[in-house]
Amino acid sequence: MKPVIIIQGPTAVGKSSLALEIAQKLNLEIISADSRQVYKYMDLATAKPTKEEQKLVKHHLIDVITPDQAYNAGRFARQATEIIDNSDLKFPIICGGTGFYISSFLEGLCDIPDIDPEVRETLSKNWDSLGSENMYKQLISIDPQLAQKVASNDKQRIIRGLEVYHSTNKKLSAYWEEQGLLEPRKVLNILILDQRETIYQRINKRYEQMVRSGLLDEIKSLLDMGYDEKSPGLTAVGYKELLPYILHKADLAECINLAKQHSRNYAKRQLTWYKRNNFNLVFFRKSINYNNIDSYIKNFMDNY
RNA sequence: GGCGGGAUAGCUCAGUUGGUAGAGCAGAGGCCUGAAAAGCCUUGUGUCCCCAGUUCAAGUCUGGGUCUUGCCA
Repeated sequence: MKPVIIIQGPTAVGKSSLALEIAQKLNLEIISADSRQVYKYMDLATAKPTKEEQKLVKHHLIDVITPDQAYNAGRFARQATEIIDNSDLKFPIICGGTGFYISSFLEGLCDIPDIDPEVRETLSKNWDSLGSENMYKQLISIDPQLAQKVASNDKQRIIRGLEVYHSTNKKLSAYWEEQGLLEPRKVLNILILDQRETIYQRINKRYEQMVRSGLLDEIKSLLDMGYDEKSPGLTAVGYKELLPYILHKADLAECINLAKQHSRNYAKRQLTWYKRNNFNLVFFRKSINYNNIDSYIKNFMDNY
């Protein structure tokens, strides 16, 4: 298992530019840990590195699927591991805001086979027709241990428990119990933070900039390609809020405000998530630059 | 100018036959084992526009004002 440098932080805090600078100076490659940058044709509101930036530094796990496809933490963990451990890369930088993906990569997930999306679709329809209570009762009778941990109206987790059982004939909680510990990987896990108010301001400004740069045209061309509001990719914050404007002529300013608001909500959830994780280094955005971080990185690299 | 709707939590609005208020969203905090930019939990005292009246009791009824909005001129 190769050692890995990881850069995390809430959205709009400046992760990507730092990763890019480090990667350029030390000749490293970047693996994006971002649940939305995996989508082709969605560049602006995912804050994807530009084509120019991607020429400067090799980026992985960007543009790997089309917006009608679903991605998940398991695929990320598998693909990231594949790239890191089965290639010539010596020190990759994982950089991204999807903390769950990074945890899944580091700690591993239980070994559950891929589940046919139709199973989930059927369960989702049942949820709508039978109601949450009945679905939760099903989960209690199938997998009581899991049911205890899941809220009685948590559609996603109840359906996940049911789909695992229906597809594999084995309880999700049983998979959890069998899960072994992954060999710990050597990491330099860096967190970048900033004051809440500053993060929020940066989110707002950045989104306005995205709209000015042609976000509406990007979304229109996605629609022209045949993707719609049901496409998994288009459920991304910054995209879904603008669809009503494009499709039904809702008020643009309101849609933009909503997109900003959802981005702020997202940043808050990220910050809460980071509290559960351990980091080797925590920097404030203002104080961070390559010069005061490179000694840590070089030291980390020299030791492996 | 005439006729009618509104005025209640930061915002959008509920409030039954009068008993001093409650949802969603926001905000704040939290959870998280393949949807994670997702999903979920906790957290709601606010001149119920103002003044007067009726009443034991008025957001709720009556009168007068103010503001707002729609239609007609």
